[in-house]
Amino acid sequence: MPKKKRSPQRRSGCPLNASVEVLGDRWSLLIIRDMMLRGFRNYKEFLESYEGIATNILADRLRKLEAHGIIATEPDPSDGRKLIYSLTSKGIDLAPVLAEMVLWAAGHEDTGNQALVRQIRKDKEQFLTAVRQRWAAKTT
Amino acid sequence: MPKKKRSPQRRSGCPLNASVEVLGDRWSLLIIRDMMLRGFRNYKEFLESYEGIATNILADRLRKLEAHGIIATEPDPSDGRKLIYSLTSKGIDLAPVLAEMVLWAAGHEDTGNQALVRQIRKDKEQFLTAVRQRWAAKTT
DNA sequence: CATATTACTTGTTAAATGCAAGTTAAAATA
DNA sequence: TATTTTAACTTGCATTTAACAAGTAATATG
Repeated sequence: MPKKKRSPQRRSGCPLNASVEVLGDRWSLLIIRDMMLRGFRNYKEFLESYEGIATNILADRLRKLEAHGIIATEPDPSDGRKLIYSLTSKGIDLAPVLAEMVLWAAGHEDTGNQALVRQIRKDKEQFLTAVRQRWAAKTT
Repeated sequence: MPKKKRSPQRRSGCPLNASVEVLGDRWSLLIIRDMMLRGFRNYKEFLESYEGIATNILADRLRKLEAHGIIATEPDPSDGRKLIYSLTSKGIDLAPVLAEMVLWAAGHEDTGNQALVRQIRKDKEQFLTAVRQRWAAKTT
């Protein structure tokens, strides 16, 4: 069962507010996207991602995401300089949120990556299953 | 058919990034929640909402949400001082995003409003239908 | 007419973000 | 083995955004 951390300085107990406090900034969800959909697993990959996050902001967001239990960190056994970042089950559970945000933007804003949009539209459940399986394969 | 505005200064064409650029801050989704779930329709109600938004930030977010076509503004015929804010169909289409964010936080964070969570869990589609109908009733 | 209400704006201060450069440890290369 | 590269950061500083407090203009109410 998932452990739920009590957060004393929450603005309110509303679950939407909790999500906003954890994810409501300009970078966190993009990092999660890169892990979930592109399989990124280390610092340099995130840094080079298209939107261009600054290195201090990336370090800060990775720290916060780990503190919230959304990602986990482990040393790379094949390279002592690298760390491997991975999504926890709490992080993988964000797949439906990402999926709905993608569908909303694809329907109302001018966006690209139609392949992804089509995949999600075709069958949402199947998309979620694919994400989970993809992740399970990587971590085993 | 919805009109899709071209945004020249987007960081990328990724639809998730588009959503993050429009909604990725600490207040926008809470304002939308207040309209969608609590039926708030004017400035003072938003201001008095539990999380305590500052008045200049509220004015700024309402302006931006309107510019993005998520909400609409009209004068209140019964009181010349008031404006009535309402969700557009683009705004109502955010219901699935909000629903998934509520479910995620309810499952992984320490939150309240279990009535809402139960309602969404019970039947997601029914929840969405209820939101849409509730809104249609108000605007007609 | 006096007071109150609504939807704001205008300072000012504090915090978050962005940019450039520097640091440390490990790995690859000459 | 000495030197160079690479990875994952940190540090310092400028800029942008958010928060807090106070004020204002246009109604409305008593």
